[in-house]
Amino acid sequence: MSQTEGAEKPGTRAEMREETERLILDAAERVFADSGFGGATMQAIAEACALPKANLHYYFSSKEKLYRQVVERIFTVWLEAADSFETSASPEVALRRYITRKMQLSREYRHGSKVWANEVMHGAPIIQDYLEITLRDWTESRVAVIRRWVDAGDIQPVDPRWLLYMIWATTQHYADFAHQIETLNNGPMSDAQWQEATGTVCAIILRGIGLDAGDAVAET
Amino acid sequence: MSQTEGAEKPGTRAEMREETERLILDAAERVFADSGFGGATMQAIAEACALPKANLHYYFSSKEKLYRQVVERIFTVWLEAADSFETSASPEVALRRYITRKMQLSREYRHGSKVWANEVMHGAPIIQDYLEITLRDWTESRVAVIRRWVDAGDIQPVDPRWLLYMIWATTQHYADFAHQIETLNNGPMSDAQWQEATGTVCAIILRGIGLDAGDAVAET
DNA sequence: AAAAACCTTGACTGGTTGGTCAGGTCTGTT
DNA sequence: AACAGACCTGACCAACCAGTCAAGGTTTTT
Repeated sequence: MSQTEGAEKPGTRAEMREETERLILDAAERVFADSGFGGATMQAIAEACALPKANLHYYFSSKEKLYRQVVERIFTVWLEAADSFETSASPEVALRRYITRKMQLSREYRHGSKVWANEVMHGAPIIQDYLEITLRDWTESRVAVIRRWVDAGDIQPVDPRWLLYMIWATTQHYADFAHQIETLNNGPMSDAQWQEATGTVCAIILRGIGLDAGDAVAET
Repeated sequence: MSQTEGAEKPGTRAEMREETERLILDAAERVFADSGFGGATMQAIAEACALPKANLHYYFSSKEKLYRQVVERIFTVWLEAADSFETSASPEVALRRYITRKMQLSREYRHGSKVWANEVMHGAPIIQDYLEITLRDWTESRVAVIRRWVDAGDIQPVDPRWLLYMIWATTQHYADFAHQIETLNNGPMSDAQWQEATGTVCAIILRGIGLDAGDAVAET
């Protein structure tokens, strides 16, 4: 996300504000992921970004507002990432790319995924509107694509929704249950393990819907 | 779980105690699932089971003790349910049974699954010992079974762990993300939908590891 | 029937939390 | 240099929380 950030020059007023807001959001994301909305305290977030608590309230009027921004930010990343889904021609390539990208995101945005999972698990009290509008639209368009594949006989007949849920579940599991996986793994997953897991997920799902999984596990 | 419970007769002292404890545990499970550990309040749990707050502290000395019991109870159900895994001869039957059972549990113990997910997602601060001992042992024994299948050429070569994670993720998703699914579904899943989803999950995973998924989707 | 053990509960408390605010500092402009 | 507006923060507060407790009720035992 951040590309050039070695020695932070002062920058303009607006730039500094943005930077501070991002600093707070990053800290908040970590704390919310670790403790949930109710368990997280503004004090903890303040300490996580080495700012006085009152300062957070200067940038974000309330805990709930701050939380909402964190969730919104993640949601945006999710959606953008998932765009690679539609740009591909064949089901094989589209699905393989989508799954691979989602596995990447699980690794890179572990905290974000957790916050999202938390929010949805608790009934999406804060971002229900996102579920009902943005996510619904997005889902419907992907469902239509998959349905076309089914109708054309490209893949085995499945209700597209069960397939999508399966992809979401499997990939996000590696972020949301990272702690469990790491406990069973005696430590964080290595690069090779990530690659192997990604390959296995791709292979099982592709083969599972009647596509040739091939041996191209290492392909990106 | 409870088989004879129409008109509750007074029962013995111990029976009544047990019943009250279960009442509290059920309420706590719901509230913890809805709000997380930090977000849940003893007052809310008390209201959910129509008991004065002080009463909860008579049966469970602290909020954390109560929470631990809730998590332990779910964990036990998980493990017992998963026993059907080893008692079957062929991979097809074993996996189909296991997945089907796990889908059932996602439907019946939605709250429990959420509490477990929450706990693990936050780094298992309270039940880390369970992860490190009980779950690890259980997992290793199942991994051994799957590895034998692979070695015998019964299924495609996969690291058993990625397969297990995939099954856990996919099935538990229907409990943990029930709210999201129901939003996209415009309401709770029907019996037929549950059956279809279960069939699809079975089919994709079985076919995905090189087994004949057959048309036996409706079989139990 | 009386004693003992167990259960129930309203009222209370010490500590913590989200949020406020007045007064201060820094930065750019005139 | 003087002014304005954005930024920062220590100290504070009302609300709320987990947990306590003493007093009263109920059941079982003696």
